[in-house]
Amino acid sequence: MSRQAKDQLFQQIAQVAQAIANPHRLELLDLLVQAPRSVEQLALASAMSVANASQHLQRLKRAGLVIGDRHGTTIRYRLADPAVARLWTELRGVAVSQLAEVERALDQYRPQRRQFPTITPAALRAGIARGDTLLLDVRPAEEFAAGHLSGAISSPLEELPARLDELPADVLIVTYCRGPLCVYADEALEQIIASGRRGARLEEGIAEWQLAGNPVELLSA
Amino acid sequence: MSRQAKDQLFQQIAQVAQAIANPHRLELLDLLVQAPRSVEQLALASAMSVANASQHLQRLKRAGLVIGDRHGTTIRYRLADPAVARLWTELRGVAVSQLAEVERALDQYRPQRRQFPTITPAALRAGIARGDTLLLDVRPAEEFAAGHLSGAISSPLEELPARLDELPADVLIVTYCRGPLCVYADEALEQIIASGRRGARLEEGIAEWQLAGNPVELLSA
DNA sequence: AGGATATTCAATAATTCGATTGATTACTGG
DNA sequence: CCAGTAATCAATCGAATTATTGAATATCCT
Repeated sequence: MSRQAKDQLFQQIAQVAQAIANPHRLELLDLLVQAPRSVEQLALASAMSVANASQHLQRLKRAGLVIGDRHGTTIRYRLADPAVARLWTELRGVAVSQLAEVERALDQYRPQRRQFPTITPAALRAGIARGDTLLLDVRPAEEFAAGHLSGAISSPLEELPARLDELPADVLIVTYCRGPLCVYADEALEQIIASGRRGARLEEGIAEWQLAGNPVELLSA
Repeated sequence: MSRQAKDQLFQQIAQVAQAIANPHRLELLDLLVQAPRSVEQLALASAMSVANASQHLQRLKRAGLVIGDRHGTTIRYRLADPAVARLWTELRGVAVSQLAEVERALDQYRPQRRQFPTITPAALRAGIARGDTLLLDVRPAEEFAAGHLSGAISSPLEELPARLDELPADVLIVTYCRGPLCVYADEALEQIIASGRRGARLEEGIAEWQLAGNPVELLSA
């Protein structure tokens, strides 16, 4: 029979799985979901040496998960397809829901995640429609520019202290960032609540938001 | 910073990815998507030794992807969660769409896949509603019993030659099986078309069908 | 053209993975 | 309680993966 052909088929698919079966490469993908970046930026953000990051990126490229475009002297890596973001989101979802150890690791990484109120996408949309809710994107400005939730205002975490006074006091301020594995929104929320305002966190990042069929905007608002 | 906690988090998630980063384990998952099975059945269906299949199953179990229930002397493995089927489907989709090598391997394994007409879920539903389309599930009877497309009739590939005469000649006969990596529906279609009937293949299996929000039935019809 | 910068390549050593074999454990049925 | 079957465990060896280091390319800018 064609056991040979079958083995080869599964072998090929497994190579894609092997490409994502490494913590560093997952972190690279997690960054690239937010915005394209150069090798150096990626290495810095993920605390890897440039050579190491480069090799991992090439592994991802060979598996068809990312694409590198040359822009002058730098190479800008980006996801090869939105399906890659879905794959990463699905993998993370399975890991978080099926393994208690991941929950524990997440508690370690986001110690405040159970202290602050969260809000669902549906409740958020309703609040924005009513006009009594403000949606803050606290990621770095480049990531906001590369795509953000429709209706969000950019306020990178570093600039938030300076802008805190400008925020209205009579609305619910919802923060979001890269997604459930990101601490930015928690840290922003801490400042917002400390300032006496009402706040909540949206767990979803841009990938999860889009996956659920919600609108996304490009460029700055 | 909490680079340590972050590393641990990605490390944990990568372990789930490592669990699916092996061709044999992918084949086991592909089988389990269709129906629960014993270790021996899985070993037989995937051409592995029992000891080897057992070890791979335990790896999947440790990653929270499958669950083994004891039924007397045998242990019946099943998917831990429908999200696992989604993860496998998403991985396969990325592999097929991003890597030309996978396309070629698929052509090797399903040489007839471009020769026969295919049908979309939407067209299939319309045809069934009109009453001029018959949907045949050509998988083994146990898999049909564990869950099948709503409205399908079971006719395992082995029994099809004997039943071919009973099939009506004036309707479109649509075959489906485990999904895009399965040859059963192709082989059934070959017989059906050779008998002078009109036929088409549905590429979707039960997992893809369900993922698209379509109804599924349990037990036999 | 030539220096500077970003990225990749090549080689190495430590670790992990995977198939096989034979022994062991868990349960059923008599 | 004992024989028989299903599944797992343990130990082994060969193969694959990974981080690190230093060298090699490719492109830009003057």
